[in-house]
Amino acid sequence: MSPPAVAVSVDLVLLTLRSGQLCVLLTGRAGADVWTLPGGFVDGDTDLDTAAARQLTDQAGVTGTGHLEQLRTYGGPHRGPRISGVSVAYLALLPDLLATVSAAAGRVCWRPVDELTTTAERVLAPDHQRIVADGVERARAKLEYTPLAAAFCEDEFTLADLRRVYEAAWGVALDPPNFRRKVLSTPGFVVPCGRRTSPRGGGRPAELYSRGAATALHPPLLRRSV
Amino acid sequence: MSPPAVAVSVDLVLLTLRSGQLCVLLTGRAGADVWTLPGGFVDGDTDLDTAAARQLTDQAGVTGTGHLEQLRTYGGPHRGPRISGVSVAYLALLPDLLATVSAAAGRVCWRPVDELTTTAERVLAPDHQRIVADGVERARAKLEYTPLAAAFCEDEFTLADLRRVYEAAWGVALDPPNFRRKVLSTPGFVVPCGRRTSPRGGGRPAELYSRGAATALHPPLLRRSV
DNA sequence: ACAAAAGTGTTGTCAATACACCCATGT
DNA sequence: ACATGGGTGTATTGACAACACTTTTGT
Repeated sequence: MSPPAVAVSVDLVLLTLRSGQLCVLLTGRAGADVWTLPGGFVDGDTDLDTAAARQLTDQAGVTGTGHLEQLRTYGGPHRGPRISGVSVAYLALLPDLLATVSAAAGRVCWRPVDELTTTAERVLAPDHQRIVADGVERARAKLEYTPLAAAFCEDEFTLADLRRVYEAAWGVALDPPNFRRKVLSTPGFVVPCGRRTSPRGGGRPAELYSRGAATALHPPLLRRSV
Repeated sequence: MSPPAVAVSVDLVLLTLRSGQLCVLLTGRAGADVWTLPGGFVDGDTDLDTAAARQLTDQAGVTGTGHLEQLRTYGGPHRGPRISGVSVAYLALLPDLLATVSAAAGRVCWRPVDELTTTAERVLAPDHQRIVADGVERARAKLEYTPLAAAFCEDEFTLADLRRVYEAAWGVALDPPNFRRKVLSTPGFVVPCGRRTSPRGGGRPAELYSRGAATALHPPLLRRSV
């Protein structure tokens, strides 16, 4: 008996920070009214991580570096009563710089994730809405115990930039001195560049840092509320 | 153009605690020399969680309650140069009681996970070995910030039982008084039954607890070493 | 030009808390 | 022998004050 043949797609949840808001990239097919996550079908002979990276450049038009990890796999007739198959979702965290790269094909737009989850307006198909929610929750959780917040920043960033990532993602205000102490006392989180920002709009120039080598934060940077 | 047809299987990493060691369930097909993870093919019309739960009872013979969650999806020609397809791995955490249930079909055995990862002997196919390693790592990590350690225990358990789960999974010794304080001060982790164990082999009878309603631990129970 | 004010980043202090380690007691 | 309760010193954290550096504003 041969195994059942299933259609497998890879879908991407691309998150970035735009003007202090966590945003997700949506693609709109020409003529259609509904927005979808970028993605496409894959065959069984390609590594999934490779396929996802390819979708990132082809479908979303992102070229530079960033974080990409598998999120979750959704199966069954989730996209509607007729359409079945398996969807392997990936989560990408990008700085705004990369996010501005134009898409290779079709229209794209960035939507604040709060809009999608709170509003009654249906911008996204229900299954894609759930995938986005899962991706956002994963990102929020991973900020606690990994240095992935730096993936939202440029290659060189200030501690205030990094702090604003946490504040936007968690929706809380963090004490700058305490945040600074915590980050600098966590080995491998950031490494100082030895330079400072050219002043942007007043205030003391901040020191510049780049991403460290750590893959996990010990101890973690816990959010107070659940 | 129609999407490529792919074979999709659901594979299970069943973990339990047997005599102080973290063990994984392997199945051996009759006649074959190699052990594999329990699993089977799925079609595109069934919810993956449902399919995994069915595999749990059919393939592994587990009937009672326990924890089951999706682990990760592996794609490409990972099982060998010829065999391709997508494998959706699930992670199950079970008490030893359920683990003793005989499999419905074929031979099964429990192997300590340390044996599989450290020994040079090849008990498992390389891809399945990686899936087990990922599952063990997920379990170890989740013990920190979720009450899932209780999933390894019976419905009623002592704090020493719970502590031994952490000690076996992490390979460290924990201070009983500190562990007790930490668990009891975490709301929703365990709820006291008001009874005590009948003394087993000397020593003061311990109080019995059952699983609480919490889904996450705040603050987490961190392991010291990385 | 100069001084004052406001904005931003950095350094320092202190109390509350959490934790590791150890001792004592009950069964 | 083991579970439980308590105590103490150290490390981490949260709240807040003080300082440093820059731009903007007012006279």
